[in-house]
Amino acid sequence: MKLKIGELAKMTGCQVVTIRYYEKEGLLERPERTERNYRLYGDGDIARLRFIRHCRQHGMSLAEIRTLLVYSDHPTGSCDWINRLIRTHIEAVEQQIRDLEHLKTHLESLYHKCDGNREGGCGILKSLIDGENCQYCQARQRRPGQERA
Amino acid sequence: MKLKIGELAKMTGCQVVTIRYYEKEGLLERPERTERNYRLYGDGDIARLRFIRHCRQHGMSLAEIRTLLVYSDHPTGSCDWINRLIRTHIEAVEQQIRDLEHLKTHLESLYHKCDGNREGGCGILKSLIDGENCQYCQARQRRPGQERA
DNA sequence: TCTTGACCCTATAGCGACTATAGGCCCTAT
DNA sequence: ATAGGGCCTATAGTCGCTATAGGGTCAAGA
Repeated sequence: MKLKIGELAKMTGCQVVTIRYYEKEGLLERPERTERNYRLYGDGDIARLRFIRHCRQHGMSLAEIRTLLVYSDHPTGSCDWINRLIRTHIEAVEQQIRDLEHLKTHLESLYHKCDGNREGGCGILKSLIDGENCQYCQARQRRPGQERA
Repeated sequence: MKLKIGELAKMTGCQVVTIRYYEKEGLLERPERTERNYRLYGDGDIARLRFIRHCRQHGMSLAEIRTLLVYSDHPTGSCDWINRLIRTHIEAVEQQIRDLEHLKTHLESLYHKCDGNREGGCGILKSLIDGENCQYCQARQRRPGQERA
């Protein structure tokens, strides 16, 4: 049974535009077409898209997934590279959790700085202007990026 | 004492290009210029840039910071909005931590799936193809985005 | 005096992973 | 016959920077 793009989208929880985007990026092969030029997908495509989505859910970049797909399509003797990839991801995730925990304590101390009115100025704004003496902040000033929380 | 852009950058741990970008985005006012057209910054600018950087380190978007700056420039009687903003951020951060913890357990179970060789196929790849029965994954399939780990 | 290098300027394009918009064809139901 | 949904392509926009190109300014050293 062949699926149209909308059906594949529904099955995989992936948006239609995203599927087309993956095709453009070379992650999905160009599928069959109907005589009306509609894309038609088979079982292999479903599995491949699921693979891509699982990888994305595990925080892998499209570039990494591309390489994983090559390994998957042409198996070699060892999977050292794959092991390293997973290990690296685990470490990155751990670092992100630490950063977020720290950010959370900051935000909470900020939250307690407001007494509910602006007499004498809002404590939150004041703290944001003055900043706080914090190793974390100093460190983050030197390596910006990934600051979107 | 007036500062050139590079000096301001050094003081705040912000890159020169980023300062110019904030100006273009209307977060920083257009500063004085020397007769050679170099930007010159005063104390007010330093404080304002520090404010912006602190907010960014707390994960606020430039749009939110823009609004905060308006509040800061034109104080009103209440800071409900600011309180809600911080509260919302704390909740978002908590959600991200939960997501990442879950992701970490997934990655770890994945890591243990590889026995070091490819005889019969790599367990990691197999798991990625098949996915795992997991509420988390199902949920994420329905609300994508924020998947960059 | 010349040149080197660090700093400054503007304008524009690129990053990643989508998302949105415009403009148009196809198909079914009312 | 027309309205609504799904499909197509191509292009631009999102966010918060970052990089590149192409040029002017300025102080120190050979």
